[in-house]
Amino acid sequence: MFTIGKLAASASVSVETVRYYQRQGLLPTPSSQGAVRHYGDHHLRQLVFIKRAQAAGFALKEIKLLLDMDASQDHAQARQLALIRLQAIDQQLEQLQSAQAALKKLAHACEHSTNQPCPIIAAFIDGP
Amino acid sequence: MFTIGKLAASASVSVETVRYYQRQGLLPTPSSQGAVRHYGDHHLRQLVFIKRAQAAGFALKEIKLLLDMDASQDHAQARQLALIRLQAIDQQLEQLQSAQAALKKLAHACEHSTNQPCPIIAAFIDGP
DNA sequence: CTTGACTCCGTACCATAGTACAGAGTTTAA
DNA sequence: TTAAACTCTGTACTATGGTACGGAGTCAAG
Repeated sequence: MFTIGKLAASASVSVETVRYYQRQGLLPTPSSQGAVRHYGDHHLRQLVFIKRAQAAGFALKEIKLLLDMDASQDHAQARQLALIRLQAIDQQLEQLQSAQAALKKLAHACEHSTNQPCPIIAAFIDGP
Repeated sequence: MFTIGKLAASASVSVETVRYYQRQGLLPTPSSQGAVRHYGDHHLRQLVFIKRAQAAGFALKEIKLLLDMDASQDHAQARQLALIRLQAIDQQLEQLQSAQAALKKLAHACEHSTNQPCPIIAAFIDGP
């Protein structure tokens, strides 16, 4: 059993973040026996779940959906969300890779030229 | 010579976006000869520059720096910014790739299992 | 010469993901 | 037992990148 401070520390988030997730309906607020609320392993697991899903690029809204699907055992929907996320990741990867290639070329060109104007800035002005 | 509407259309952004960039100091506001301001090729090029730099992942603040560096011919600083951006891109690529791998495995597992609980959700709960 | 489209300017609002803080009450360790 | 540390609640504020809108003025075509 944790207090909110211990729970937050255990998941490496701030107390404010825990409260924020509660307000957003991502994390249940335990009913208080007395004045201070107490949290269990379930809360910690759910908080860690949120952080992991976030690392996979899910927005908090989507994570809420995933949690709801968990509650309703809705496999197919969860898989759908994952596939949509995968598509978005594919796109982001492509964009990042092309930006990376462009910037690498530019940084290299910049290094090996002393002439005005700067190749990095020129490239964005003139286009690829 | 464009009016703001033509300028915005030429760069495929909205008039509001142009005004926003002006407020942020990213795009100069031409002095008005009369009541309506007129824009030239320079403005269009700068607007397109902003969009290209943005596509390479630069934040508007960084783009403002790049523009200032352009004005002051500051090669070295521009190259520094590009290298920093490249590092960030490397990190983002790594994170995205690991999220992609994880999600792919999960979507596959989910497809080939009818058992409760959903592997996607379980994986985020149990950890990698 | 009027009607409709466009421009100007300021201000307010949106989503996202938190962060900060005030003021009261509560726990805990010395 | 008292002082520090923590918790509760509500509200306000942050950054980022815009979007929306009201009201007034202006420009161009019919």
